[in-house]
Amino acid sequence: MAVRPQGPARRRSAAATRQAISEAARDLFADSGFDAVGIRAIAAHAGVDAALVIRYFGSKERLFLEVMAVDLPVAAVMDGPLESLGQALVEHVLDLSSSRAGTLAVTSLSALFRASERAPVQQTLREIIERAFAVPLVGRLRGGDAELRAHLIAAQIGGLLTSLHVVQDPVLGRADRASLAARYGAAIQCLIDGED
Amino acid sequence: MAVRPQGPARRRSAAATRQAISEAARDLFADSGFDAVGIRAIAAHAGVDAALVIRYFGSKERLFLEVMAVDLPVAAVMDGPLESLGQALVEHVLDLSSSRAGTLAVTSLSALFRASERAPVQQTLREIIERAFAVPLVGRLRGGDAELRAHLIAAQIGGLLTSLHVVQDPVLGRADRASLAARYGAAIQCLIDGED
DNA sequence: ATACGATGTCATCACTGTTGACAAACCGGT
DNA sequence: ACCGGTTTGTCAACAGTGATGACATCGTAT
Repeated sequence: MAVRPQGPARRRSAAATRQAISEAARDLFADSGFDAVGIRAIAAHAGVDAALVIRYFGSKERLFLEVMAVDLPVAAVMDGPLESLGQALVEHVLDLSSSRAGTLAVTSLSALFRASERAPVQQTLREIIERAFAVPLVGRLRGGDAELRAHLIAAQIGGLLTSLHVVQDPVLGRADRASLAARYGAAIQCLIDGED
Repeated sequence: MAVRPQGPARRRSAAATRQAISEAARDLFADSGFDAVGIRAIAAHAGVDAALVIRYFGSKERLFLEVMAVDLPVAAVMDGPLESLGQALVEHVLDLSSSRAGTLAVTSLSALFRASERAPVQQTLREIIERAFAVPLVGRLRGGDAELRAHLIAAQIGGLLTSLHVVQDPVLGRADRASLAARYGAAIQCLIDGED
């Protein structure tokens, strides 16, 4: 977590400082959450005055939203074959932590989740669910209540994500990837298949 | 949300003030979460000096833990017949909000979830999962991976609870109780039945 | 060269959780 | 009834927070 080198005189570029703040905030928020990170810490890691953080982003909350609003990268697996989507989805979610982009998405989602007493954060989470689950699924699901089932699948994946990364359930942490994907994937498959 | 009447002279009873602080904290934390409630607000609602809050509970975090650590009241339904446990569990969870104790449990759990960047809060959540799901279920589930399946059921119920009360998914909010219980209950039933 | 807008710095505000020093009330022993 | 000690309550203060506004400095267009 490098601190921006601060020469004797300051170079001036709005875009550069904005980006420096953005990157520092992304790292710190993902590591420690919204409340544990102060704007002075963000400013220090960006090599910038604390007042600039507010000037460029309006408030700490808006900075948080702008920096943590990422999509859950599941679009690829959502287009796969329906009959094995449950297990594929769980495997994909389990593998998120092994890529850099996936880890960022997971930590961002955890941070968003924990900050969700704020209405704008709730709204952001709902939009993520809509884009990642409802949009790709409602057209594909056969049978009734497609929209409800898509959102229930989102709830179920959300439960897995929070158990793994928010609560950090040790039983889930110890379980091997195959059993986890088979068990939880079968449960999700129930919602995909519908059979009403 | 009544404020404790403060007479001209104060009567002295450690137990009474402790309880007043406890009740004020429970109400405020459940309403607004950990970070949004200050100890001065708690103290004011309890009719007490802010320093006493720290004196009696050590810190705001310990007060939060002591006050919000409630069990999810699902023991009764956990003893019901296994073959319809999935749906019964969902129905029970959906009905929580209609009882005073259930509402308190749900709001407390939400507050715990959102405060779960703190290690002691994580630990509390894990204990709640253990008592509410793992203990009653592992002995009853037939087939392999009983412990893993019990914790996955906990994850799934957690997903429903957070979608309903933390993210406040409007699709789930609009859905009628019967379809919700049927759909999500069937998915949980997959984990209960096992069939490996 | 001067003026202006963009960028950076600083002091300050009200608020937070927490602490320690002090005051007031109660209770037991003489 | 008085005293001493313990319990209970009060207050001021500290370092830290997010946020604001006044001021300084830079780059550049005229």
